[in-house]
Amino acid sequence: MNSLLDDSVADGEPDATQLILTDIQSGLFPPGAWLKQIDLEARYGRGRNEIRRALDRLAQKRVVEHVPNRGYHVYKADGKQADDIAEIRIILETGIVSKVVAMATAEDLGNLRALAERFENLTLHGTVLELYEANLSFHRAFVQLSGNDELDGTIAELRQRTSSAPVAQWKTRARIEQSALEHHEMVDLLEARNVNRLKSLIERHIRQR
Amino acid sequence: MNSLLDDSVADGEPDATQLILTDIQSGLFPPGAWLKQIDLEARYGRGRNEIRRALDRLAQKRVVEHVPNRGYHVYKADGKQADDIAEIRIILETGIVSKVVAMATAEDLGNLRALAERFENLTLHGTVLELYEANLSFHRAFVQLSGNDELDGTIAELRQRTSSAPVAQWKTRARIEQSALEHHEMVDLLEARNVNRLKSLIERHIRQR
DNA sequence: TGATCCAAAATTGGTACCAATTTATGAGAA
DNA sequence: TTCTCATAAATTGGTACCAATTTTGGATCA
Repeated sequence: MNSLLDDSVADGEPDATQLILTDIQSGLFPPGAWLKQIDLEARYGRGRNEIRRALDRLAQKRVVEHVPNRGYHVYKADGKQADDIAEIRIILETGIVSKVVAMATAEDLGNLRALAERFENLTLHGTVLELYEANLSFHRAFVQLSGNDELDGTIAELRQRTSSAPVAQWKTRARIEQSALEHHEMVDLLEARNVNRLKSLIERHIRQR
Repeated sequence: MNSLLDDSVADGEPDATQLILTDIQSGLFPPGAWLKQIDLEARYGRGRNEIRRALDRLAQKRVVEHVPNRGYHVYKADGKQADDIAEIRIILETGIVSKVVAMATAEDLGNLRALAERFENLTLHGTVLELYEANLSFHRAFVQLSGNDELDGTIAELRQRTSSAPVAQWKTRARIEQSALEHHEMVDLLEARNVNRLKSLIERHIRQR
């Protein structure tokens, strides 16, 4: 299973960037919260330097926002921005559909099916973070079928910018279950090689959230 | 006119990240070159700290690569990576065509035409960097017609990762002139509201370089 | 009572220094 | 001469300290 950030390191000493990001994703640091360097130092047991570098990186990724002499706070994407980012994801993930349809082998379909099932299973008793990871894995696997190794990271970056608090996104069980269904439907349509219906499903799937 | 980086600051004290990036774009630091912190300090008159932060940012953007205890060197995108990134740009810039066609006003067309002409004029006596900027401006203006404010930055980031040395890209005058022609042709097709031909032109235009 | 202003505490952010690692240099042996 | 190894120089990268700015808390005055 892959981590949320593309620049992960050995598991012995995870990057502070990763740790902070995970805590943002999990909802521990809600949108708007100020991230005080001293607190982060204490929480992750890292030096001031590493914390500052991590915050700068997250600011570059627009996950947090930097206000000079005041610090860093979790970014709050407004409606327009969130929509724009979602649209970019739609363009990218629908743009590769024909390629994915052409390249997907039976084995690939099996893997995708397994990932869709994993998400479905977590629907019942999984934590928010587990659901987030499982959903990520499914979409990553899908994207990787395009054969474009750079696309994965690009989409991951986009997703990080919208879903500052994934908690807020799947708030109803109905939506989670709907997502699980759509994952399966995506595999079905991929199996059927139905490019157009797959595209419109993906668009709905991304936009709904 | 906008700068190369999305996080530009007041012109009085441009960010070191910007300065280093420009020097990479201009070809002063060719792909593979090691960027020694001491040299950068002296060249830009900045403290060690700012240089290190700038290098870290460029490493995050994958413009340079970091090798622990050895330093940072200008990233060399291999063929596959460059192709993958180009393909992402194609997906994005063709993906918005129908929207751009729908939204472009007569004034927008005039602006685009002016930018195409500026690039064309620089074909004769412009520097590489001027050409780069003019080309950027044209494509930015085109993308902005989509109404998606986030797309611009996303594409800019992608472009930065391929065109580590734009010098190497427009090496022949023939190619530069070809680009200038294609810019005009893009405006023509946009004026004619010809979505499909515009898409295939954009694909050729991005791929050729 | 409530607003304003001043002083103290807290926080950020930069500078300088030093340790760890790598690279360059040169002496000595085959 | 050429290869190998040891020593010195250079470079990176982290830690600690301190200055600048902001925030907090409380005293003074209307």
